[in-house]
Amino acid sequence: MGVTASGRTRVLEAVRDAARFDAGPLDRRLGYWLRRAQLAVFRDFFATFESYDIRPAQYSILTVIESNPGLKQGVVGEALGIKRANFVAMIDELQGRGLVRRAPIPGDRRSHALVLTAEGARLTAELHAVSDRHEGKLIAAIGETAYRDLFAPLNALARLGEGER
Amino acid sequence: MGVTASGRTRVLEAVRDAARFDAGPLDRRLGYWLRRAQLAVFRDFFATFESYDIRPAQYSILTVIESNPGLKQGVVGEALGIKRANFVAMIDELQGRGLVRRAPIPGDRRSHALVLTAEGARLTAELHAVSDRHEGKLIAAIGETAYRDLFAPLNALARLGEGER
DNA sequence: CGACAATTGTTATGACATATAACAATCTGC
DNA sequence: GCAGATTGTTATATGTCATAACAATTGTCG
Repeated sequence: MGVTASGRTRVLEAVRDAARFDAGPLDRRLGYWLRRAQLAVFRDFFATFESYDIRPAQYSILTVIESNPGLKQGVVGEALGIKRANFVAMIDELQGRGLVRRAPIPGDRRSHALVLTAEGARLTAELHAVSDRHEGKLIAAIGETAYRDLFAPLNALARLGEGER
Repeated sequence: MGVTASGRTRVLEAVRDAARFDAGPLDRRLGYWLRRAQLAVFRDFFATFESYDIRPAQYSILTVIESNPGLKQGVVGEALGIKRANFVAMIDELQGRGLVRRAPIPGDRRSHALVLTAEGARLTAELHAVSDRHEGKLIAAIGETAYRDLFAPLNALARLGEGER
């Protein structure tokens, strides 16, 4: 417990030049930097999409429905890692804004098939362009090579706990 | 309304093999994969630290204080990107658990210097070992090379909006 | 010195995201 | 036809992030 012995002096030293900061073991903790990077990227997302009132999750939902029209609500949610209980309100809002429609599925009256409305399809196409601008800022920040090489490891990390299900 | 014209057929097709799923443009959206990866990594963090009742933010706070004893409360929070309003309750809890102490700073009765208690120092050392196990699982998932190469770009991304302050 | 501005910690509050439990309607398998 | 699974839904709790306002204290400057 060397800390206790020299505690007082070390405190005073640190207070004196509080400007200096040592991340310590933290700068080799992947989760920490993933979190910091994700927050910063989302902040840029919000800034870029400001005039559209679209959050990241909403953009991802619209994109998945666009690429997979008619998927059951639960499947879309699961694909995005969103619990179905939380997914309901999200679809409610997109439907309320006239972007998404819950269509009946012949043969299963429990489920809903999600499809984009005409307006939803138009907006989603526009959002892709906006998203490209956002992505461009990320590339500018880290370089094309690093950008390209990020996807594979992030993908692998995202599948971490997949065995346990 | 081109969507309406072919809408019905496409819906039925998609419903038929709902198992298939196309991420579409989403798999080239860095923010999406950052988020997914971060959530999965945090889930593993929670699993690994289960018996300690320690969240990622708490571990980061303890680590920063350990590496920089005596830093003012606001400085520690800012270093971790935590707004000082939100930081208060976090320190309250760590203090309540006897891990952190708010020490007076001579010459400034507004500020508090944060230091680990003996118990806090002991626990933090133990947490580093646990964190190493956690980190080992991440390395196992993506390989040492990819792991090592992740830090630089994540660091750069985390500094994205830094010019605007 | 004394008014005024800036800093620091704090409280209160709101918007979101995430998680679980319980329920009704519906479907499936036997 | 009945028991159990599936699907969407509601309700609820917790955690994270953000902003505004305030009191105490400190710094600035005429």
